[in-house]
Amino acid sequence: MVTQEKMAKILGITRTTVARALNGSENIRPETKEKVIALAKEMGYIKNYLGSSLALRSKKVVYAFVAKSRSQRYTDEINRGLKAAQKELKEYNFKIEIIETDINNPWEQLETLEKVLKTKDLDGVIITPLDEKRVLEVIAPYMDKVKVVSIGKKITDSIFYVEANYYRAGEISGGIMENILGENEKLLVIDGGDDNLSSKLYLDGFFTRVNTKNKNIIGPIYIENLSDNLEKISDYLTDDVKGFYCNRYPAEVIDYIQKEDRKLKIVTNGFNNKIKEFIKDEIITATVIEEIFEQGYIAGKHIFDLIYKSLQEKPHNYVVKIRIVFKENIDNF
Amino acid sequence: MVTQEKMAKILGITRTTVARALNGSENIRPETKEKVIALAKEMGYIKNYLGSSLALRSKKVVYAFVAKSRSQRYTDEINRGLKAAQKELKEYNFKIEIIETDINNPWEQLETLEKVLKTKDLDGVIITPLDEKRVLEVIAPYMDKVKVVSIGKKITDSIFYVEANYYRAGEISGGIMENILGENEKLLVIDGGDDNLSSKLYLDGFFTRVNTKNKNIIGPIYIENLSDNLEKISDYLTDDVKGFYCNRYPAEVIDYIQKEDRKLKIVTNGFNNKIKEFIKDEIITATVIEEIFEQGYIAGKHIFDLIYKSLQEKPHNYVVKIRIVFKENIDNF
DNA sequence: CTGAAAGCGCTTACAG
DNA sequence: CTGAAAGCGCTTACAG
Repeated sequence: MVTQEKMAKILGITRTTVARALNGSENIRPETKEKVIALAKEMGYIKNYLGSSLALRSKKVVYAFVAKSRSQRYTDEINRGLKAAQKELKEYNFKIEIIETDINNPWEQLETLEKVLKTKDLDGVIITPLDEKRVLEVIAPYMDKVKVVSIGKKITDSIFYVEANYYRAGEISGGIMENILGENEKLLVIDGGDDNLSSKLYLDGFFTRVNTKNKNIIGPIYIENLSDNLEKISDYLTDDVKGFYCNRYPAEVIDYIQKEDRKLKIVTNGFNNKIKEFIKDEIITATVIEEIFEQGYIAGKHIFDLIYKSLQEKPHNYVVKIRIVFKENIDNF
Repeated sequence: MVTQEKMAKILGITRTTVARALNGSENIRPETKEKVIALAKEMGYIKNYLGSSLALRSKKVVYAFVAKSRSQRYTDEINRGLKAAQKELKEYNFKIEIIETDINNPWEQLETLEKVLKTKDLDGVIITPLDEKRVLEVIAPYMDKVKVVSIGKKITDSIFYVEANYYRAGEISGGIMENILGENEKLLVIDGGDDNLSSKLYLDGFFTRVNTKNKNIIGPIYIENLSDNLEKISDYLTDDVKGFYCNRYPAEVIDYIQKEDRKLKIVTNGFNNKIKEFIKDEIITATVIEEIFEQGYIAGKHIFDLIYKSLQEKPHNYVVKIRIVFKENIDNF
């Protein structure tokens, strides 16, 4: 096992100096630092983070900037994942502070981010970037000190990000719809627009999938401000429509069409308590969702690795799992 | 934070003695030991396993007894999970040795287990018990030294086990079948018998689910030695049958009925490469499976906790997740 | 049966 | 800019 001690002996310096080189301390001659880092690479040194954390005098702190979405569940699940990671790693003096900002207000996020970077002593940032380019601008000057992980969107190639494949989730719900819909049964597809996160991709995936075979599709019908214009759906809900899909506000929309007392085959993307009830009541057949909890959890675990194990591997992304929910397995959600 | 040092001061003894009490050493007066343990409980002492592992001179070793099933995938996935846990924890001087024995030979497992317990220096046992009662008999004398976790079956209330809900998996596939089958379409259910693990529960769950509504079910038809008597299925495969389910040997069975060139709606439980191909080719609509990988992984992580964090919490069980696989998400498996 | 001491790999305040 | 030293919480060989 390569230790700092061993490398120190080889280089004829003290453990202290080796540690300083590895930890990005200021108080070290550049040449010395380079020598140490070169040797560490050559010998494949990996920092023993048990030793590190035990010796640590102060906590390592990560600030997580979570976009507060209209869907309370999204925020809750991300936070739950972050907290699970923190709990698992609390013995290492590792702390995640969660800061929520409005998903519809990229400026609020940028301002908060900048303020935190300026005023706080922090080791990492986890962020659901609302405006990737500006986030990068704000964060760039700090990136030698502060590790970064993004959730949902890529900031740049060199930053690890946790990805959710919304398009794929749409395809899967499309596949299920195709299977439960009888031949030649008519399918109505409503487009509630883009929420800058998932809804557009849901629709694209869904429609691409069902459109390959089914020649009986009405739509996608775009309805502006859908949640305020639910009654417009009725125009398209002719008697021969048997299947129904809507990429946005599914709970509200289905609540509305329920009033028409129609037996429709419905598949959705996304999840909340209302959808859960609809599935239990067999009004929705199935929904397809991303493991949101996992996004927070993976982000937390990964930034820990970045902070505690210097000489990081090359960054990559992690795609969270997709889950299919029918009535029979709904109790797990 | 409660440390051994603090407790030692309170009791007027040394850290060394406290450590001995906590680690189940022999060389300690019973009264001293009790005193220490009582205080530890009272103060809510939790061992800092970073310190422990760093100080550890020798590896902690766990032997995992994996039942080698006819389905290579089952064994592979359990092993992959165990190895993932080990890799994640290798910095702690933690090692899992995997021993495979034949699922059809409970005696081989018992003999191997006994031999390992007698001759090896080990800290834990993970086991898929084939004969729970005898496993308990063999292992009981060692249980103060050796931590135990079981996979798949419960050994006794006081031993943590990783559970797979096969019945539920059957219910889910039943639910899917019901949704994809048109009204009054006939469903044929074949019972391939019990494999002492999952197949009976799959069938029970599936049948209970479909039987609530569908009045057009043939079966379950029990066929002895199904894999050698595939042709018997043909007798029941009348022209009006539109749906098909079989709890055991699904790949072989579907391979066989494929020859009849019939378009059937098929849902399965379980997974292997053949089933994967069938789903890709739209011969099987969906399959429902347990996270087998997760079983090994959770077992490995949990026994680590038992070994490294003495004063364990009360044992309980963990139910692994169930996954639904359609064509659109098959690439994740 | 108990204690004093060394050591695991690391960080960091202190001194120079 | 560098080093000697203390210390994180624990285990364990050694001595008594």
